Amino acid sequence: MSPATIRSTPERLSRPQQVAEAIKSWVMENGWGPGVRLPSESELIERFGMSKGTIREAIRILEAQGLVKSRTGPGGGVFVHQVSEERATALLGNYFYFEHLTIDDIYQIRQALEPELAASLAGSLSEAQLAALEEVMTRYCEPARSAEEEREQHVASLRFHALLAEMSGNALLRFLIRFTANMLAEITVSRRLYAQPNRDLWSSGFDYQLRLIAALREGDAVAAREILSEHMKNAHRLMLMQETVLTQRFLPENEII
Amino acid sequence: MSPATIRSTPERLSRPQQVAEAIKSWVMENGWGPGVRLPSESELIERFGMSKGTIREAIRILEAQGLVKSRTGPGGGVFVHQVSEERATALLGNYFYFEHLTIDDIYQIRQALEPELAASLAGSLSEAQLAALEEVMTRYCEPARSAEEEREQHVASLRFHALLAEMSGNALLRFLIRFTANMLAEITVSRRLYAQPNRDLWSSGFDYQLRLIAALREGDAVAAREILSEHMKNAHRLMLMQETVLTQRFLPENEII
DNA sequence: CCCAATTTGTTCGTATGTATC
DNA sequence: AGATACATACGAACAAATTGG
Repeated sequence: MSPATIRSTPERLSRPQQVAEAIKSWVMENGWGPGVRLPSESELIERFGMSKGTIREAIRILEAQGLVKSRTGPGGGVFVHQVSEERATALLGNYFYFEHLTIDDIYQIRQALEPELAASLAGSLSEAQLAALEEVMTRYCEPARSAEEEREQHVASLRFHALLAEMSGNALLRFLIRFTANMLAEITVSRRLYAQPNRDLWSSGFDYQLRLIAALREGDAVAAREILSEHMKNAHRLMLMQETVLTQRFLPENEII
Repeated sequence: MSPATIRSTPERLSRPQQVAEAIKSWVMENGWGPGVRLPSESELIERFGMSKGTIREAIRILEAQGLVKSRTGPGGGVFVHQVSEERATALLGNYFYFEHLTIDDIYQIRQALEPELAASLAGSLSEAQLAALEEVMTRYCEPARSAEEEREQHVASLRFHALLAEMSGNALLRFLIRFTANMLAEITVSRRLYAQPNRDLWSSGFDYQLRLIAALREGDAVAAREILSEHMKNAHRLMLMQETVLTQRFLPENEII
C-alpha cells in the first residue's frame, strides 16, 4: 500500500525520473545502506529495457540528490551513498535562494533553537567535551589587537557554536543550528557586513560563553538556556546595528538584496 | 609529472556536474529568476562544445535540485524554476533517511518552534485570518463518533498547524514547522502509530486551539506561547505512550526502524 | 482536424578514460 | 605492461510532445 503518495498535479514524470524513483524505492525496500553496489549500467539497461542514455540520466538524478556515487574501473559501479550534511545544506540553501531570508528571520530561529540546545546539554557533557569547548575559547581570551586577530576570533567564536551543536544527540537540532549559522554567514558575506567587524559583538561573546560553560558543568539547564538566549538577543541587536550603519553609508537610495 | 601532486579529496567533478555548476552560477550572476528561459539544448551543445548526452545529464542534475524545469515543443526549453517547498522537503528528508530521527528529536524542535510561532503572530493577525483558523476548528468541534470521523479530525488538526505556520512572514520558520510535522507524519506512518488513534490527543487539541485563538486575538504573546508549549508537551507525551503501547504489543523482541 | 515547425526525449553504435588485477 | 571491467563521452538518427496555422 502506498500511504501518502498523492500527486495533486499529475506531473507526468520523464523516464529517467521514473527509473530514479524506482531505484530509490527499490533500495529502501531492501533496506540497503551506504556502500551497497547497485547493478551495473548494462544490467540496469537490461532490467529496465531502456537505453544507456536514459539510465545514465536516472543515475545523475540520484547523484545530484546525494543518494548514490559512481566510480569507474573494475570493481566500480554505482553505490548507495549517505547524503552528506554539506549536500543537504546546499540543497536546502537553493530553496531559500528564492525566499530571501532576512537577518530577523534567521535570528528568530536561532533565538528559539540555541537556548534549547544549551538546556538539553546541561549536565550531560563529559569533562573532555567541556574541556574541548574551553580550548576553543582560549583562541579569543584577550582583546584583539588587529583586524586580522579580530577576524580570527570571529571564526573561533562560530566554531564554539558549531562544536556545541555537534555534542547534541539530536541530528535534526545539529543540522538546523549549523544550517542557520551557515545562512547567516552567507548573508553577511553577500552584504559585506563583515567589512565592519564589531568589537563589542565578539568580546561580549567571550563572557557569555564563559558563563555558559559553567552552567553546563553544573547541570543548570535554566541558567544555560537564559545565558544563550541573552547572547542571541545581543548578537541579533548588534548585527542589525551593523546592517543599519552599512545601509546608511553605502545605500542611501537603493536597496540591495 | 611528480607523483607528489596527490589529491586528498579534490573530488574531480564529472563533465555534466561541471556544466550544471557553470549554468547555475551563470544564472545567479545574471540575477535570472523563475520563468527565464535558458539556451536550448543545441545552443548549449555549441556553447560548451560537448555532446547532447552530456548536456542533458547536466540539465537533469539541475532539474533534480528543483532549479529548472523543461518543456517540449515550440516555445519550450529549459526554464529557471523556483525550488518548491515539496522538493526542498523531499531533498532534506533524504538526509534524515540516514540519520534516524526519533520522536523525541522531532518534538524537541517543535517544542521550541511552535510556541515561538504563536508568540510572533499574537496581535498581528487580521480578523479574516483568525476566522480562517476558527473555520478549520469547526471540523472537529464535537467528539468523533467513528474511527473515520476521528481520522478526519486528526487531518483537520494538522491543517490548523499548517495554516498557522502559513501566516508567519518568516519563510524559514514556515518551512521548518511544516517539515517537522511532515517528518513526524512519516515516522508515525512507517511505525503504524496511526493505527491506534488516541482520542485524548485530538480532543484535547480542540481546547488548546480555542484558547490559542483567543490569545492571538487579544495580542497576548506570552499566553499564546505558553498555550502552544503546553499543547506540544501534551502531544509529545501522548505520542510516546502510543509508541510504548505499540512496541509492547507487536515488537516484544525485535526493533523496527 | 490535420499538418508543419520546434524543442525536448530516447535509442543505438562506437570510442575513450580509468582503476584493478 | 597488458588484459579486463566498468563508467564516461560522442554523434547521428528517430520519437514524442506542444504550438500555431
